[in-house]
Amino acid sequence: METTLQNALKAAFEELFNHQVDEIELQPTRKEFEGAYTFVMFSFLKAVRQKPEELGQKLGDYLVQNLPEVSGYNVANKGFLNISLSEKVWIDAFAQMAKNENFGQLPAQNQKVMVEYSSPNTNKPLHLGHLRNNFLGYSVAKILEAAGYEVVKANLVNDRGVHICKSMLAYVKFGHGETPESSGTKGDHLIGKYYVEFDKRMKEQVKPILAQVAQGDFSLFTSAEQQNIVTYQTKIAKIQQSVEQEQKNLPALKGQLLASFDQDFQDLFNEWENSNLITSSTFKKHIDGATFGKKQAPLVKLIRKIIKLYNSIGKEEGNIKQLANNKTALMGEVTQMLQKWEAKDPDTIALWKKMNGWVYDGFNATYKAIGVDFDQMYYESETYLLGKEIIDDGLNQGLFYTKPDGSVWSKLPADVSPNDKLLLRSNGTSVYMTQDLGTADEKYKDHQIDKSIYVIGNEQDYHCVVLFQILKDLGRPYAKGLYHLSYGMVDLPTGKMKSREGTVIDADDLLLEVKKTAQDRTDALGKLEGMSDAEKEEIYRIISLGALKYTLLRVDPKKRMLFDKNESVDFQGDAGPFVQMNYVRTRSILRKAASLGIDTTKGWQVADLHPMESELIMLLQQYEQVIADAAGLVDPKMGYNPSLIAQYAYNLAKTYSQFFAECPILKTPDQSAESMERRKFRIALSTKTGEVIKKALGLLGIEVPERM
RNA sequence: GGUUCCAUAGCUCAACUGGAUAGAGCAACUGCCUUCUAAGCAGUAGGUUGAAGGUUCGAGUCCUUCUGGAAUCACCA
Repeated sequence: METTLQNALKAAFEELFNHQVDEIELQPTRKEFEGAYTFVMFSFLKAVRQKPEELGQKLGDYLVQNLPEVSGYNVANKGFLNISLSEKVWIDAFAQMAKNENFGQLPAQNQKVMVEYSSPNTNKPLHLGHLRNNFLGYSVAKILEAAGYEVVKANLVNDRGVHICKSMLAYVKFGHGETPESSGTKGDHLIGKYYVEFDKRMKEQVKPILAQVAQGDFSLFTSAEQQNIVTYQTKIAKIQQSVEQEQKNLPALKGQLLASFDQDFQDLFNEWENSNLITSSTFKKHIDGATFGKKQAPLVKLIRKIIKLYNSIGKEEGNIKQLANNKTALMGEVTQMLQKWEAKDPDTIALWKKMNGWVYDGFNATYKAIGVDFDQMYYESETYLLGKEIIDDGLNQGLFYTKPDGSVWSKLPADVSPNDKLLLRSNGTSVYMTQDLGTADEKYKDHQIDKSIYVIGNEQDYHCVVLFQILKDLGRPYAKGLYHLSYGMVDLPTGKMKSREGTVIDADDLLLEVKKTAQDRTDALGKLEGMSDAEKEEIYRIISLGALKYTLLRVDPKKRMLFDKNESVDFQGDAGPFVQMNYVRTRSILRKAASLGIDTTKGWQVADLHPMESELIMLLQQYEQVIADAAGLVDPKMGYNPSLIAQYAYNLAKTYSQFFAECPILKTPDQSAESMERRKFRIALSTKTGEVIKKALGLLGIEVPERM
C-alpha cells in the first residue's frame, strides 16, 4: 500500500507539475490527526512553486481520483498532507493477514549471520551485565531469523589465562577438596568464591610491597617498571598539588555556606573533611542525588572537584598496585601454573578440566533457566593459539612489522588509532587481539558466514574497531560483514557494578528474587486457583522471566541503563507482564467463544470499523516493517535493536487493552446476522492480535502463559 | 591530556534520524469491577529537552563553545 501511494505521488508530481521526484517518504500519521499516511511537503514547495494548501489539495485530489483505496485527505499545519484510506482497505488487509500463518516471517535473505554473545569468564558466575548481553544476543538472533537470515548463535568461552589460574591456585591452597556436591554450592559460584579468596590473599601480600614502594625502594621491579612507577608517582604528586590548591578555598567557603545545608549534608561533610578528604562514595552519592540552591553551588562544586581529583589519584595508585601485585608470591605461583598449563602438565590440566566442568554445569543451569542457547561453542583454550598464521600473512603483506625485541605490531590508519597495536609479545606468545583475529578466521572457516555480529559491551569499542580494521586491511572476505553490537553498561543506583566492592547483582539470585515477586503478585490476584503446583510454578517462571527480559530489552541497547532492583522489574504498565496479560486475554476470549459454541473457523463479513478496530489493524500491519527495522534491513546502524520490538509489543498490547475495554467482543446487542458477523470478526481480530503478541514477545525470548 | 559516547517530566525510558501541540510507564490525585482476566480502562497534574550562540521554512535531533557525567587509550583479558 505504501509503495502504491509513493508511486501515485510521484506520478502526480510529474503529471501536475512536470516535476521529477526520486524519493517520496511517507510516515504513519500521528494519532492526533485524521489519516493513515502522512506526506511532508515542505521540501517540495519551492520546486513546484505552490503554496502548501494548494499543493496539498492538488495532490490529495489526484490521489482520491486515481486510487480507489484513498478515501480522503486533509492538509494540516501548512505542509502535512494526511492521507486517509477507506475502511475496506483495512478490512481486506486484515482478512489477508488473518489467513497468513507465516505472518511475521520475512522472505529468505539467503545469507548466514553469526551472533556471538554471552562469552563468559569461567572464573565467576554470571551477573546482571551478562543478563543484558545474553538477552540481547538471543533476541537479535531471533529477530534476524524472522527477518529471513540463517542464524548461528555462538558462544566464545574465556576458559584460560591468568584469571582462571587465580581461582585454580586458590582452590588448591585453600579449598581442602571442596566440591559442588560437598558444599551444596553451584559450580560457578564455588569457583567464584575462590577467585574472590585469591584476591583477598593477594591484597594481604601486596601491602608490604606497596609500603616498600612508598619508601622509595623499587628494587623488586625491572627498570622499565621502575620508570612507569616514577611516572605514576609524578602524576600523583601533581594531582596532590592541585588538591592542596583547591583545598585552600575550602575553609572560607565552608564558613560561609555550610550552615545553609541540611544536617545530613553537614554531618557527611565533616566526616569527609576529617577523614583527610578521602573519597567517600556515600558523600558523593548524597551530592549527586540532592538538589542545591544557587548560593550553595560554589561549595558543592568545590567538593565535587576535590572528590574527582582524589579519584584520579586512586586510578594512578591502582596502576602501581597492579605492578606490585605481579611481585607477590601468589602471583608468582599463578604464573608458574599458567606455564604448566600451557606445557600441558597432566595434573594442572586435570584440575583445570575438573573445575571448568563445575563451572559449565553452573552456567548451563543458568542458561537453561533464562532460556538461551547456542549452536556453536568456541573455547579460548582451543583458539588461543590461532592467529599465528595471520601474523605471517600480515607480515608478508607489509601490514605488520617486527620490533628489534621480536614483538610484532600492526600499523593502523591514523584516524582509527594513533597507536600501533601489539599482536605478538617479545616472548612469542599471543595477546587477546591475536586470538580474536584467529577466531574470526575460524568462524568463517566453520560457517562461511556473510555477517558476524559481536555482542560486546561498549567498554570494548576500541578493541573492536582495531580488530575489524586489521581484518579489513588483511583483505578478509568477511570483513565488511563484521558488526559490533556495542551495548551500554548496566548501572546500579550505587554506581557501577564492582565485584571487589560486592555491588554485583548475581544472575541466579536476581532470578530467584524476581520469581518470588511474580509468585506473590500472582497469588494475590488469585486467578490460578485450582491449578497444580507444577502448573503454577511454570506460570511464575514465565511471568518473572518476561518481566526481567522486558526491562532489560526495552531500552535502546546502545545506551547505558540504570537498574534499581527494587523498582526496575516492573509488572505494571510498560512491562512484560502487561503484554503477556493481553495475550492471556485473547486466549480467554477464545476459550469462552468455544464454550459458547461459536464457530471461529468460518469467515466473517463486516462493512465498517470501530476506531479501535482500525487502529488495531493498522498496528498489526506494521509488524513486519518493525521486524525489518529491528533487524537492520533498512539501516544497519538503526538495527540489531530488540527495543523496537519491545516498544511495538507494548503498543499492540496497550491498543488491544483499549479495544478490549471499549468494544464488547463476545457480547452482542442483539441476535441479528450483522451482530453475529461482528462478533466473529472481533474474535478473529483478537486471535490475530494474540498471535502477533506471542510472536513479538518470542523475538525477545519471552514466553507467554495461557492464564495468569 | 587525546579519542568516543551521554545529558529529555520527581524517577525509568520514548520521540520513525531535521517535521506537526516533545510522548509512555512509575510515583501523586479523580472516577470505573454483579457483565469477555482491574497485572486493566478513562481522566487530572507534571517540561525553558544541562547552558549560551549558530545553521533554516522548521532543531530534543545538525554545527560551535561551555558545564556536568561515562568509557577507552597496556607485552591485562
